[in-house]
Amino acid sequence: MLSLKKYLTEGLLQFTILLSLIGVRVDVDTYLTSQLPPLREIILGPSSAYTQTQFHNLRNTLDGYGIHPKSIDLDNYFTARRLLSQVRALDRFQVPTTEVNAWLVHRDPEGSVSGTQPSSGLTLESSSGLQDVTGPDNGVRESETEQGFSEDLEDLGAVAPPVSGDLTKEDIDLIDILWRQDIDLGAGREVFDYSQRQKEQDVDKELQDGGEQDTWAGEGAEALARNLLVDGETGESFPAQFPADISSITEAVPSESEPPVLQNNLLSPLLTGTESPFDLEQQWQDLMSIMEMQAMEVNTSASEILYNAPPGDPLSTNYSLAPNTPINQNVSLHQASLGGCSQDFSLFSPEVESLPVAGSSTLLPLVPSNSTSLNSTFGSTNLAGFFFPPQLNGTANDTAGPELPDPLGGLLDEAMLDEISLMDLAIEEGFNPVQASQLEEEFDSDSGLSLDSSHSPSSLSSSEGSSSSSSSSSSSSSSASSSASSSFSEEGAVGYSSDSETLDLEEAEGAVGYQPEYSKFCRMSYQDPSQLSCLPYLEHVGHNHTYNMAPSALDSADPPPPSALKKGSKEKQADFLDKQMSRDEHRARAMKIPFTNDKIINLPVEEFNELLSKYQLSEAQLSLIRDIRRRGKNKMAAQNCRKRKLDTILNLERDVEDLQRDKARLLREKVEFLRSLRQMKQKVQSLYQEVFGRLRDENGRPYSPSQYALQYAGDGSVLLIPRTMADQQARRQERKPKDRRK
DNA sequence: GACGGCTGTCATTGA
DNA sequence: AATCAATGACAGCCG
Repeated sequence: MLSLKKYLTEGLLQFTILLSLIGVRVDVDTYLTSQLPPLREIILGPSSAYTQTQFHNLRNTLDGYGIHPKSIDLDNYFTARRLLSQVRALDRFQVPTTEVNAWLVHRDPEGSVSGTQPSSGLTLESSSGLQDVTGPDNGVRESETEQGFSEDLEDLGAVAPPVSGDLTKEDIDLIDILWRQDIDLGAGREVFDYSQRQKEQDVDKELQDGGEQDTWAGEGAEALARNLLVDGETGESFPAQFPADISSITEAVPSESEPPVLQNNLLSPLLTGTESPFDLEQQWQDLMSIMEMQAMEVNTSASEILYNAPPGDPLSTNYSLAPNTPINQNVSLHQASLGGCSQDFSLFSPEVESLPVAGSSTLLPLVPSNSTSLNSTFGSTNLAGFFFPPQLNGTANDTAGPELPDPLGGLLDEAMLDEISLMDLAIEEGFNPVQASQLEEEFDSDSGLSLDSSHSPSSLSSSEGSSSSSSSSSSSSSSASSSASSSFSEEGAVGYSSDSETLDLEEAEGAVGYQPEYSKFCRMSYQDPSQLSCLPYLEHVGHNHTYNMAPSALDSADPPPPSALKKGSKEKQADFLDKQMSRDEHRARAMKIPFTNDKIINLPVEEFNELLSKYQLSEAQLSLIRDIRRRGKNKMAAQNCRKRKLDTILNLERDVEDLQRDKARLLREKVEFLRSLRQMKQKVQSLYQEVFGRLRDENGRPYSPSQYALQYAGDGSVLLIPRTMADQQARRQERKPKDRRK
């Protein structure tokens, strides 16, 4: 238990120090007060401040998690904690909204918006670039859009300007490069798994404050005006590729009192092969996959997403999707007509074409023939409010028409963005332990933070061959050095012990032996140039503490100054050698101890006692011998201890570097996740737009997005409902999550 | 001579 | 109980 306590205590301390070094705030109290009573008890134990850190023991056993039986999974625990902290730390970057503006794309050179936005070249795609500059509330919209996007960027943690305290220049550069890069999103996205997305969404959720719901009311015109699509990667704007002419929609909006009817030919293909480079069915699959992946807890704070998500890049089809996602391709739109569609809409089942038209209902359920599939994907009832487009004003359609070859392109409205917010929120909810463990597994492999410092001795031992050769004097010491070196690397800190050295040394040394100790001392010194380069301060260490060394060792390892040799008198040389002797050696000589100090110190207990028994020694001699042995061992222990301290510092240094690398990597991943998410949103937007645009009433006219909206009901059906009703439900859905949070 | 760094030593603790 | 390793604290030495 004590070792466990020590491990935890010092491990937490080191961990905290590391995190603080890289700017991560750590609240230890939360750990102590968390649901870890054993941990707390261990850490706050009465003797924690006085316990020892068995670094050598840990070092010997931590490899492969083969640590003390009581300490099992401590590494996992710390790893998980560390990773979570890293991930959370990414969110703490504060990015001023005004700075975020630099990330927004302004698309139209003729637009007034572009003139007001800084041209940082950080071309984050944003719907703000698609604003209709003619809109009366354009300014408000712009700010909203940027606000919404800024949230993404804030939580991204990567867009902080250099003035932001938490972001290093390295981070800024990294993000800058990432944003500037024209990365192939398709290739990158496929590797993004659900857990990663959820992680990002979990982060996003913190930044969403549902206070924006009301702001988008009546702003549908701008949404409709967003008929340019922005490339998800480059930020380029281009006309949305939609097959039909949007201009007819505004003319054919049925009155709300008139029950809308969806014809069974609603499901005619929305897109032709040439006009739509992406498969609508595939997009539905994508959407459903996303929905299914998420434990959908949804609130309807959708407006920010509405403007967050730029019109999609329909060309981008490389999204990571659950391959096993059940896709319902048999969606029928009961009671609705889809005029003018000559071909089957492949998304929906042909069987719906035979469905009768029911014209008396104000709700136009788009019931999938396999409702369970939809249920599985859109699952919860709180989805209902997310496909309610906000009220649109019809003027937006006018602006949409010319720029979109697709007649439905102009219908890109807030409703789509509602869906996006739905996705957003659903994703946010789901950062579960599974993903945490996945993260742990992922980062465990390459994380530099570990209390196991075993790599340090091994790395040091690699340099010992050269270092020891320069300082060793005798063949015995050389062999001792090599043998000790191997034990040093293999045994970790325990390798500091010198039992293996003593056997050879016994024969080779005179009465004043400290050579094995000296060889160890050399090993423990950073005499390797590479080591010294890492420790420049050690290069200046020129102490001559060899007074306790054997003369033979001194001759070669540290020859006396030339002046002394010139004098050459035996007396002076004897004085010099005397000066090199340690106090204990002097004492031993004075007491006529019949064997070397080296033997006294390094012999195993049995041999030592045997040696003592061979001689008739006085009490004073015995006492001195014991003192010499004690001091000698303690001296080595002190050297080992100091060496360990130094190793610990160096390892911490390395760990900090590793953590910084991890941090940068996580930041990169976060950028990519957000980008992927944005593209998903765009996709959903496009899908909604296309499906809605294909709907026709009994007169063959399209429904007005300002009056109707698609809604996914709790039972999995898709309904076309009046927008007023949709708004009511949306508001209801807004309250539920808020109440729950209370 | 002050100072910082290194080293040895002592006392203590825990294994 | 003896032994040993580890470590904080202190002192001495050296540059």
